[in-house]
Amino acid sequence: MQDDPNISKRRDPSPRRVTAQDVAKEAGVSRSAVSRAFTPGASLDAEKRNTILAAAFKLGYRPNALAAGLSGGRSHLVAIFVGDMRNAYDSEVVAQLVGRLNALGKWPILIDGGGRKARDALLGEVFRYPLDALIMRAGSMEPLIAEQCAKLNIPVICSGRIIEADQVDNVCCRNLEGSASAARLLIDRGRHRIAHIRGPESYGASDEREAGMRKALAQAGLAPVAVAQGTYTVESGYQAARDLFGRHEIDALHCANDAMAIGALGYLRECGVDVPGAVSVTGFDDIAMAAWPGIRLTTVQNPIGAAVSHIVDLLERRLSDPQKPSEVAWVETQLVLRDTH
Amino acid sequence: MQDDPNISKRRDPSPRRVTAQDVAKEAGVSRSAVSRAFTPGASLDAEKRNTILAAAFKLGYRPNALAAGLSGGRSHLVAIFVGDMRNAYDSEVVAQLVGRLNALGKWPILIDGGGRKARDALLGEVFRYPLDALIMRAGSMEPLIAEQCAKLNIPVICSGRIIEADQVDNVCCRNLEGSASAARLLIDRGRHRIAHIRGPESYGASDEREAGMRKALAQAGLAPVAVAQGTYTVESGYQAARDLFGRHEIDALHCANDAMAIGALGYLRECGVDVPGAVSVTGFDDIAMAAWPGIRLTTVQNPIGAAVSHIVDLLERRLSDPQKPSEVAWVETQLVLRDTH
DNA sequence: CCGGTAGGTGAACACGTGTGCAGAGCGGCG
DNA sequence: CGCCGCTCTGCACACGTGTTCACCTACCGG
Repeated sequence: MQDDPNISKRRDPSPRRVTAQDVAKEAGVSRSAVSRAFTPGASLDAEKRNTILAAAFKLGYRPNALAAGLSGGRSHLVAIFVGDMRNAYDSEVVAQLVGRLNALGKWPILIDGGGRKARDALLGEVFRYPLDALIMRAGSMEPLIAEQCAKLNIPVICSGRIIEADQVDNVCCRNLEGSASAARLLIDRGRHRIAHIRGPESYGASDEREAGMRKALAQAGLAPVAVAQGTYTVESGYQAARDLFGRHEIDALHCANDAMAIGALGYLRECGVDVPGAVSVTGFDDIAMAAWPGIRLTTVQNPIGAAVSHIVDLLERRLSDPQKPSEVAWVETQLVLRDTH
Repeated sequence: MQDDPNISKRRDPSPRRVTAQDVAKEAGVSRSAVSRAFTPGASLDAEKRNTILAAAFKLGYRPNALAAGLSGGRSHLVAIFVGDMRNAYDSEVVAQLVGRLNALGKWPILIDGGGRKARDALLGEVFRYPLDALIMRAGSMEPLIAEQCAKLNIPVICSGRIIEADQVDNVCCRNLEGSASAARLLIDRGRHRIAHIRGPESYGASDEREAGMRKALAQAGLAPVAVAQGTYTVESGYQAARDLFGRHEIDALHCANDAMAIGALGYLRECGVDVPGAVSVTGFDDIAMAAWPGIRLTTVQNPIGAAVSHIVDLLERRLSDPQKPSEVAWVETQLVLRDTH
């Protein structure tokens, strides 16, 4: 009587994962039957299925998703590439996106593009996984990545910048119109000496938001008193406000995002400037902090829920029909009136 | 002469991914050679390796990580389970963790435990992937999950709550000492009517932070004037402050996290209360917003960088020695003095 | 010149799953 | 009874990789 090889393996320091074969042996059926027991549409005797499921539960078996994804099926892995996770807006998008993808049975692999140098290497590595799709939160991202995805046959959904290419769908916010509506609000409040803090040049949204503001001013026969440039961070908004108010007479300030507006607001409060009595301040995005007591920023809502819904919708449609033509889903903005205008 | 089956496949609506076999044919070598060309230690003629790499680049080939992970090797997938991504502290932890894991060649799969009902189902599904590890940001998470991981032989690294089990390492903050130091600061400033906003009961940290505060007060012969309960959100801090200050005479308020402190601060400023002249406010965590101009919250730093470093360190050590005994890495707090004490 | 060694190379296998295919059993109908 | 069709089931293959094993060549020392 020989030793059962299973026993010796049981003593292995790193025990194998339970496989369908193990369940088959436990339940006294073929391995195929086990596979079918976990496949909804398969034809299998009901009683046998119950026996198998019981054995599987007892052993703690779960079908190996890697092996399943290997042959034919999808991997259900979706990469989310985000420019900078420290950005509050991007962070909220990711938070919502993760929840929605989870509910859809997709598993988001997160990649932080913060360190620019490692970016290409990172993507090269993650492309070793057969991803169902890549979701790009693209501020300053080059279309080169989309090109690489096309070569690998990975659909791309891009938000924050429009990339025109096959298998690339886009979600984009009405930056120009949104910014214009904020500027018109300031003009309606009787402001005439309006300044702007814009974002860095590498972001397409920066240009659009500045253009929208200039357009609305021009329609009222005005021009911005001054335009400073920030980096979409609170600190940069603080600095830019100090520069602007030190050198110009200003009665209203429109910022390209909420973070910079909050920074500017902080500076003005430190100086004892009455907001909105003496100076109006508006932002863009409507991040969660804009509604906080003590801030209550009047801003242009760039609705995250809508953007995420569009992304998920485009993803589903693209997966069900990989050959469908590219689309651009627009996200409409809306003024949110709080206490700073 | 028959049709080349490859040509008909080329016309397939969803073209296959490029495989090592394709590269082998292109370079005129065996498939094994291709595999070796991508394996650092393998013995392969240098010239041949170059030929293969060139062919691989031309075809856009990347080794399929799923197939590689299937046989023996690690999958390099790490799940991050986070209680609630909308929480600013958790969100910052995730942001830093993602960057560190990426640099390590690990790919974080994010799971948002926000919706409590779907939680178990979610985990059941993600465990179909042979994860290298599970990182749990556990506020109110049951140890049941760790048990499940043990069954599947997946190491767990838990932060925010200590779980004693094999293959589970913990990272934990000195909640009691940190909270006590904040309370002592308030006492040193001459405050005697001190209140507290604590977190929900399901979080272990809530109890520890309240206990630390009570202990420091007791050592000075004091007791809290009142203790309210919030949910770690800004809004709940605002509400709790309104309740407390409506019913009690209070000259200092210590909150179990920064978000609630910011909410309370907002309420006090709305009421025109002088902070820190009439009332001192302290928080816990030192999230990014605590340093924002216009907030400048005095708080107990719960250093995210240190926690993340511990997590990554424990992960690496656990992977290199799966049998090593469990550990608890402690994160030390530090008072950050700003403008609200 | 011969044996030994070292390094290069291809065939074959393992990994764990889903599924096509063919066969088996069985009930219904002519 | 014979045939058809339906459901259930097991075998075998495909998926793409890393790795082991045996084999071959070239080189070097004796």
